[in-house]
Amino acid sequence: MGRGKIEIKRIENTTNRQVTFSKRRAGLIKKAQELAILCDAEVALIVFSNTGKLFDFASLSMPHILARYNKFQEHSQTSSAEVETEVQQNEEVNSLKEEISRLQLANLRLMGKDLTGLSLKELQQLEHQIDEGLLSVKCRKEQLLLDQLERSRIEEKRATLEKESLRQQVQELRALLPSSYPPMVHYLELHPLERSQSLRNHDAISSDMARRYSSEKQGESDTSLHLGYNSTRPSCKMIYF
Amino acid sequence: MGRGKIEIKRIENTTNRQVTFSKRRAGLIKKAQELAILCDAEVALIVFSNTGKLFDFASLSMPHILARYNKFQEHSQTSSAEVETEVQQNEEVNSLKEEISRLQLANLRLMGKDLTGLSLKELQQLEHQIDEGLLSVKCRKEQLLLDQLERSRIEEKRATLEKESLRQQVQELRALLPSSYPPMVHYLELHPLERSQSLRNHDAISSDMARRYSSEKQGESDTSLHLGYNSTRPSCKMIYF
DNA sequence: AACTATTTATAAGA
DNA sequence: TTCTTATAAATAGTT
Repeated sequence: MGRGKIEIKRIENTTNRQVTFSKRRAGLIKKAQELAILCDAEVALIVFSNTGKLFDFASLSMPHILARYNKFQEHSQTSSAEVETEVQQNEEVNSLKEEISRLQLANLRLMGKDLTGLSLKELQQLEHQIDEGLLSVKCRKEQLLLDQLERSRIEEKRATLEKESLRQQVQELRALLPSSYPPMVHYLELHPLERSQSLRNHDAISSDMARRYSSEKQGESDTSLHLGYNSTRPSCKMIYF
Repeated sequence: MGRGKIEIKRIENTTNRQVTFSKRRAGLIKKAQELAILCDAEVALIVFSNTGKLFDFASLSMPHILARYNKFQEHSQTSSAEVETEVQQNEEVNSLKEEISRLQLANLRLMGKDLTGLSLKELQQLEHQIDEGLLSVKCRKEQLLLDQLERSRIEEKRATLEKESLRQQVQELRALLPSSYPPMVHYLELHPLERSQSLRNHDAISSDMARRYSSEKQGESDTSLHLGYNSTRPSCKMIYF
């Protein structure tokens, strides 16, 4: 692999030998690394140059690999149980890695990536799956919103009732005082009305939804906002804003 | 260096991984040997396949090289190495399991399940993500369909041309024969026309799509079927049927 | 250190 | 598994 073919024998020219050593050492380490990654192997490489310098590579820690190597060489001591254990552990790790790969691919495809290689039929199934997921998420989101709305209405009602009760108390108390006492002051005259932060947030969400869904499935959905709960998730119907 | 370029990452297909392991292991050992000879170096290579098998190469004796290596490191690492190994393996398995859990949850959520505990904002983000995935899948599906259509049109055109050429040949040959020869028989008289299986399949797909998308985003999409390719995925525009 | 003409390794397919 | 072959990658010799 070069300008010319070379014989595999010691290179006599020192400079040339050192240059070749650098190049090939780098290539060898690269290939060792690739083998470890591609094939999920444990690789250790130790090289001493003829000048005595050390170069090494290990896919995991060098001590770990050397220990494993030594274990292998001690045939007499290696009980079959230990080997079995190790094989089992390896198998577990492998199956976990495969599971991860499967899940990663599934994830990517649910996000619309890495679709090459899927047939039309598979794409249709995937689309259907995603469609259902989308529906479910919209459903859940709406439930949250309805919960919040419900709570805020109950809150509001309670506030109204309390207010009424307080107003009545005030009037009853006033009746006990001389009529020259200054007249009742309304809250709104002291604090001009402004929209609260939380209400403005709610508006922003609504308009976002309007933008996203306004033109979707107009034929089959009810466009009004329903109150109350859709009791079970599976049968939850979507309501568009 | 093969029929195609490959990414350096774990090969998921087990068979493929083992084949590649065999080939590359052989290549690596050959190169280790060449380095040792060409550059007068001391080389040791240890490889464990992920099935637990050991392969090694040493330019001199392995013990000798390992001893020299250990001298360099000034450690007697083999003592604690076994403990270290076990701890590391445990950690690896745990982290793999955690990764699987993460991915499973992400998968479920992309499929609209297990949404409890997500805030409104998180739900909105999830919805957006799913929406994009859906778009991408539709996009890819359409590309497939357009590809198929294109191919079938080319096929049809070629067939027409061939037919024309054959018809002409027949006429030319007939001109060379006596006029008493029976007249030309048309294909259709022998084989009454019926729709082929593939055409019927295509119709089924189209009507399925019509059912799915007929009422969607009517305001913004072009309802006609476009020919030609949308070159890049990111800018790929959806066309609804 | 680059470059590049060649050799070598190897991915995919049979 | 092993063989083949088109292609990618490594590298020998050169600048």
